[in-house]
Amino acid sequence: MASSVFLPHNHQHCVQDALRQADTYCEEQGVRLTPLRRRVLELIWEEHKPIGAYDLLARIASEGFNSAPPTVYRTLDFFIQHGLIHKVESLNAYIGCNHEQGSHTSVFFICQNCGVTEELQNPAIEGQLALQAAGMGFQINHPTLEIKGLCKACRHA
Amino acid sequence: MASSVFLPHNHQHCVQDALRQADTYCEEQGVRLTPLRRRVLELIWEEHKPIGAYDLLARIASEGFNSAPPTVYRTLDFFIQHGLIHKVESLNAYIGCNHEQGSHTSVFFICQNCGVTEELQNPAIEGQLALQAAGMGFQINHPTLEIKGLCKACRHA
DNA sequence: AAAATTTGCGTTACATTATAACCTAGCATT
DNA sequence: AATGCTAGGTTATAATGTAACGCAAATTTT
Repeated sequence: MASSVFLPHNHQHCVQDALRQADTYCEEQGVRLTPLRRRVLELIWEEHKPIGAYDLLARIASEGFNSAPPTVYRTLDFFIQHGLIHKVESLNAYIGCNHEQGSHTSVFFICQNCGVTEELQNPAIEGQLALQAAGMGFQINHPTLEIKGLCKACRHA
Repeated sequence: MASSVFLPHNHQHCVQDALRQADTYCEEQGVRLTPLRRRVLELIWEEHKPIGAYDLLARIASEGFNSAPPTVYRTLDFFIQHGLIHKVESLNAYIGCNHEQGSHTSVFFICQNCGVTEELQNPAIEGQLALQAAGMGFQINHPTLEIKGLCKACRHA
């Protein structure tokens, strides 16, 4: 298990997997992956970098879709609600998720140099958070764990 | 060590401590805690809740200070730079910090019901993050750890 | 199939958060 | 006094996000 978005990889597979997963998920849930939604998801997955709502908007607008903000925000909301993307709060940007759907605790490692961002699940971190919360009587609903820094490649360059 | 901002406490002390710490820090560093800055910091510390830039702006404007956004954003930048406040990214809001100055890793527990937010340092969490990062060859520069949920009191109410 | 309902999205307008750029006044050092 | 530096005034605009209304296509109900 040496796979990481920070390493060279056949990115076609990422995109294809993501879209296939989304297809399956939407069919299971009885929700529609419309042309607009499909295209937005594809654009989000184009790189392993969070993309801003207005960047997305410009892209889809240039392809003939409607160019008003609600168009893209509605689509983003849809995907967030269904766990297919996440919002990266510290960047006001959005990134695809290929982990199990439903709520899960993820840590995002964001390279400040190249922008590449990896979502990881780490039970040890999750465990320590749960422990801390339990001690306070705090009920965790939604963790935001975003780590900015330098990926291996950028650190060595 | 049962102290927590989620529990009843003499809040005067929090504010006074924060301002005294800021005074000391600014003197040591040879930077100025001007009337505007002092007042902004005081307003930020008024409650243990993150406050928005424009909320702050309205408050200081009503007290005769200039009411244009740069006024408050410059002040916020100053405090962030000097580690006297933090930005809560997931709320676009700002909160006072009474931990050691200089960069430190904090976890913010944010009650979605009452808004009260506690900043904690947790070496175990920090350690697990460092471990994960080390394994990836990732250099951590700035962690954003914000946990939304319900504090003990709100959970029981 | 027709009617009713829901869903997706077009559209307009606006709200919220943040920054760029330029200028002035005061203070600090020489 | 002259110089440079810092704080902040001022104008304008950028970037991000939402409310509200309407219509048309898809889905469900009758």
